[in-house]
Amino acid sequence: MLYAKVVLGLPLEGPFDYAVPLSLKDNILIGSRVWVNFRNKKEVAYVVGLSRQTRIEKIKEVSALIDAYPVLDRPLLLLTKELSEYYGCSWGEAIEAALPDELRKGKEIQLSEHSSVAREVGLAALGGSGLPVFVRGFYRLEFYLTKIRDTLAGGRSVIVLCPNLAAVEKICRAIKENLGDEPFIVFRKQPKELEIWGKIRQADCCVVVGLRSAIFSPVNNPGLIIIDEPQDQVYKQEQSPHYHARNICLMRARIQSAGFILGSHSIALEDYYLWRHNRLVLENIPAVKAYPTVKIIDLRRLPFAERKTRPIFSKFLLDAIQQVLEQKGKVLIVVNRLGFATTVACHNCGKSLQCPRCNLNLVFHFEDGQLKCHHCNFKMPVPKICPFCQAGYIKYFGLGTEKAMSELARIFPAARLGEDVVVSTGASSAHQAGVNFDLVGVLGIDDLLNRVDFMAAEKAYMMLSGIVNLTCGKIIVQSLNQRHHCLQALVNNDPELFFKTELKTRKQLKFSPFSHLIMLKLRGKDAAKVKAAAESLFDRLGKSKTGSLKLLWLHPGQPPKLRGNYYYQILMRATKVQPAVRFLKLHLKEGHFSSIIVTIDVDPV
DNA sequence: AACTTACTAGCA
DNA sequence: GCTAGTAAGTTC
Repeated sequence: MLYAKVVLGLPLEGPFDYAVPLSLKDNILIGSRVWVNFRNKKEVAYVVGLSRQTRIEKIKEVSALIDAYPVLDRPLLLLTKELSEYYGCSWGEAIEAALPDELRKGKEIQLSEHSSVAREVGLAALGGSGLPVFVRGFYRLEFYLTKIRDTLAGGRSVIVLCPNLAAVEKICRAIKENLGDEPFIVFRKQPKELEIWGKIRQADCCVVVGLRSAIFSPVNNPGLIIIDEPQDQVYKQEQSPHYHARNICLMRARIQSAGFILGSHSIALEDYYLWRHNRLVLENIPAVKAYPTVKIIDLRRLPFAERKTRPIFSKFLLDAIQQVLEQKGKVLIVVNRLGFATTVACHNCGKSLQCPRCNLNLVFHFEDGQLKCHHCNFKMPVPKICPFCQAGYIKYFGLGTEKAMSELARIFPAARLGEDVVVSTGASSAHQAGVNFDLVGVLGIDDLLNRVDFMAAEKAYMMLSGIVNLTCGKIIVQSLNQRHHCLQALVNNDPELFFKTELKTRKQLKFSPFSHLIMLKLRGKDAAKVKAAAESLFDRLGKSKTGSLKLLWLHPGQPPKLRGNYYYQILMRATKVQPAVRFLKLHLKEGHFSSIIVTIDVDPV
């Protein structure tokens, strides 16, 4: 008798054993999709093992085999297994994260036999060392193309991940024009998702270009994986399982002995750290243009008249804009996008108001006009006078693109908005408008720097480094934090300064890359119950032997209420993710609360 | 997650 | 003693 071990797309570990009927015994394979009767419901299940024996007494039979050939090959099964162990979901959930919607729902797909078994041997090492390669520079496309060409010549496939569709199209065009290959475009919920999936599965050797989910493409024998702008937050999946595509790239490259290339205008802190410890190779693509002049306008040292009215644009920036417009030049204004909350600071001394308990910046909430701490329940009304210097008025540091545009229209009525002057939220969206700006003005960078987020400075630095490529002229940044290492590194074109300073504080505070954060998210319909459950779980975790797991804090979700559910979060720190996740899974299985759902988010962004 | 079973507090 | 409501257990 043959038994199939299957997993389902539910938050259940399994695997569950089903007897294989004689009629299926020759065709059922590891990686096959089957229909099973699970708890009296017909469900799609994935075969992850076959065995001659079982411990289960009351066993059911596999109802039917869905496809003639397995939808998942061994490397993809391994990859999803590893994903589930790192991100704390079930194997089945990880498998479903890797498959198109229609396949998860049980739609049949015509497949033929695949030569992958034969190909899994004889892997040629690409790029020599086998280490990931970080390509730093604005003109890195050429580098990608060369590596893609080499990989295809060796008979192996390529996967390229981009943060958005514009970048996907750009790379596809370049591949078509330079290599003559027609890449497959992959992203979730596109009209022909399943059809394209099938074609990729059947292809001997191909190029796939797509968004986050493209890392799971069923390509045969991938020899190269490229992720462009890996620092972009879109690579982190917001819904469970909360995987980060960069990390999945790393896993897949290792499993399939493929080369791994990361590319961006500037290197992320984590990759810098890896490079410094010889775990990554850094490849610099020299800039063809000169580094722009960067000027920081210290908003605390403006002339008195200007300080009093506190306009969005400083006189200095306005003069510079005026000058460029007179010479028929192009101006870009970058305004950090703002949500509902904004920070509050003293206009005289520049200090932002902080929570007395957590020493974290307080955030202004429009709904009730109060300052709140996002890490505890502290809140207070906005003081009229600065509690630090007793002299300055407290100001709201919040402006959006719209406010900036209306101000520009008022001050420069003759300028054509969107042509002479472009207002944008960041480098990537400004990129479409062109690369040659004579002047870039950056507003609201303090909002980014003051974020309640240990990655705030890094995100700000990445954003600013992206802007550097958009101009050969001048960059003017208005800020209250002139001496911040992020801004000083930008002025002096000295990334090392930023990374060294940042790594020092990260090390002190034991943040990434020195440890990992793990967030437990509790949700439920009853606010009081969610709170009680979160507090009790926090207590219990605190009492148990948690090994390398350190409890940091407990606070309401952000936002605390979403779509009728109330949220609470528990933040923890761990040196090793897998053991911590294993411990948490075990712990959550025992004593959990009815009508409360707990999810694990590893490395939240 | 979804569903079944066991158990406890409130009530005539 | 009965039942509504919920805590706990199970899914091959």
